[in-house]
Amino acid sequence: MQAYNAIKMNLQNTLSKYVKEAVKSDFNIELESVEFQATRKEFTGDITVVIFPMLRFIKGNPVKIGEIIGNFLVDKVSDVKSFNVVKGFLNIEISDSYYINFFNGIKSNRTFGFEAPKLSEKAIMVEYSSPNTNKPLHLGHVRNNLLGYSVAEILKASGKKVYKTQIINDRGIHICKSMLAWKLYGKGETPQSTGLKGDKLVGNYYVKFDKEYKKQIQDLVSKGLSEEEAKKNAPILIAAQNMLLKWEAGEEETVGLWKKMNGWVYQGFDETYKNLGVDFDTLYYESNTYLLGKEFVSEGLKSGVFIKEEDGSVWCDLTDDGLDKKIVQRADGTAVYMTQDIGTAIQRIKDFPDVGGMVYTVGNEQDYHFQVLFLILKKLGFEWAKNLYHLSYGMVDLPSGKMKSREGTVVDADDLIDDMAETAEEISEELGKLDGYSKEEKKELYRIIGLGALKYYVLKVDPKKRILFDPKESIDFQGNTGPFIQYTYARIQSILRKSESITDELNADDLSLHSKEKELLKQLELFPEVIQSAAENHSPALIANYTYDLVKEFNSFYQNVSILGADNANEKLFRVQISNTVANTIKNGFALLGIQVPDRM
RNA sequence: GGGCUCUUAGCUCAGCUGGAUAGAGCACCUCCCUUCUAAGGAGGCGGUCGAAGGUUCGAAUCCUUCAGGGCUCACCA
Repeated sequence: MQAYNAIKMNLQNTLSKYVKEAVKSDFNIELESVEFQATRKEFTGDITVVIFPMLRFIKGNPVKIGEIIGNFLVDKVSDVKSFNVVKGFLNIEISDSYYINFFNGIKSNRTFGFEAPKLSEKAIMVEYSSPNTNKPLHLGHVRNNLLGYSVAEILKASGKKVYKTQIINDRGIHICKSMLAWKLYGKGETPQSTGLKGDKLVGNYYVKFDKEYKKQIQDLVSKGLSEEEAKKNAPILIAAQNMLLKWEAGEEETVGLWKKMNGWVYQGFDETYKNLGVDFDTLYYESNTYLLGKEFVSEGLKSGVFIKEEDGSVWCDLTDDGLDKKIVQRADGTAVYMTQDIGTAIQRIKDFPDVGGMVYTVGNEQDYHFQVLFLILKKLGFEWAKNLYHLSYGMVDLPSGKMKSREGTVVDADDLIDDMAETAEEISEELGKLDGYSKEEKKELYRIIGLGALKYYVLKVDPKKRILFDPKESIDFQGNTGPFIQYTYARIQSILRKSESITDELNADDLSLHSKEKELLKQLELFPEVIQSAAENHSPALIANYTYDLVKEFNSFYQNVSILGADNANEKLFRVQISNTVANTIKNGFALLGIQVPDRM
């Protein structure tokens, strides 16, 4: 990586320097900067200098100016082979030896593009998942988890130390609802007795509660109550509210049930996370952090950041910042969502003093909440508050509309993963290329492919855009998809199995680059920049689209250039080595998306 | 109503700090499996980049206004 950047930066810097020099000597003008861009494929050349911006300073014909600069560059820079000028574009052709040198610099570097962690820099904590403990994970969580995990990996690759974490929403009325329903109708059922995953079992009772609640509302309405009254007075709801009071009072039986049922849910979550391939370095529970939040509400009151109303509620006035007044503590002294989040943020920095910033992976319905949270933390005077980022993403909608977990109209994460593997199996069996694989090996492979399809599908789109997910049409395995890229990787592995050593030394003087090889090398050259850019923008989509472009480039190469049947041994070695490097880059790129690549498929 | 955000081919999406004739995939049509895996490749069809103004040598990209979709403005989380 370092080697690569040195070459690349040197070339661009060198060119920039000589362009400036050319302009100075011929026009006696000092240019501040030179604009470069990749040469479009329909023109010959590798890198293009845009002349137009110079016209502000230099009066004259852009073509002539381009020619003067071009001649100067050919003369002074050894890597510049030739040039041509089209309108205001100076297209520069770079020598093959530049590319071959570049390739020799990266071909044995298995982590090309990845930056080693810089010890001088502060760590980043990435939060994702934040589930409620009353229902299983669904498609919305899948997007959240994949995004958060991927961004964490990308940040790591860009040279940051990263902690992955989640906040578990383990308290509140919604938890009591499934607890109550289990108590009323559960007959002592457990995951063991039913064979259900713990989170599924608990989720069923959450749905059960809602059904019963609706029934009771109906009953009350038929007895003459208004709908509003009925909603407030349904016995089951009142029972749930009572349960919450008991929980907050620490009543033994309730807390015991809470612990038991949450335990079931955590086991279920762990299984789903494992299947999804995501992990965490540390966990936070809301039941543990809201008290610290309240502490800092008091601090904020002292320092004047917050104001107490007559009724005892505490507010933060953000109207000067163009926002509203926001409540941070209820009149009865209890914590609200904001209180907890303040506490959690502070707790994390206390626990991990090397953390200098945080990324919150949370849906875009909470954009405003995070705007407020970050501002409040700044007002409270925390240095790290300026390095907080809300990784906001769009909803995953179904054609039928929003997913509603209360009504059970969700795409369940576990089911989805299984379905994807099944589809992968169907397609794969049809193609029948896996003779000689054992049942277990095949099963694992279908899982990898199915997950690859799902993950790529979700990650290739810009996080902030909403996704419309049609379960019936499911996900494609052709075109711009995960399996397409995995397939290319598998094909390269096949080539490598059939070729001899790829570690031999190239005789570089003897090579001249095929245009397809050059395109591939150009694409490879971009990888480190793409990682940095993806890290800055918190966007796995950049990695996905880059990898796709690389694969398209390779497929075109593969189709047009004979690899194993090259003209001479040196040429063949070179092509095999390029293929190997492409495969490695695919693998590394996909690792950043949390997608595995199979050796055969 | 205020704030935020999205709108690019029939569908799903790319398009980096403004740059050359706006790109892929799916679908539809033509070709290419005796040759390294055809889940592939080559080509065709398909666009007033939501609309209108503005800035600029140059706008899908920046600014303004408007239209349509989404989210949000709770002593819910």
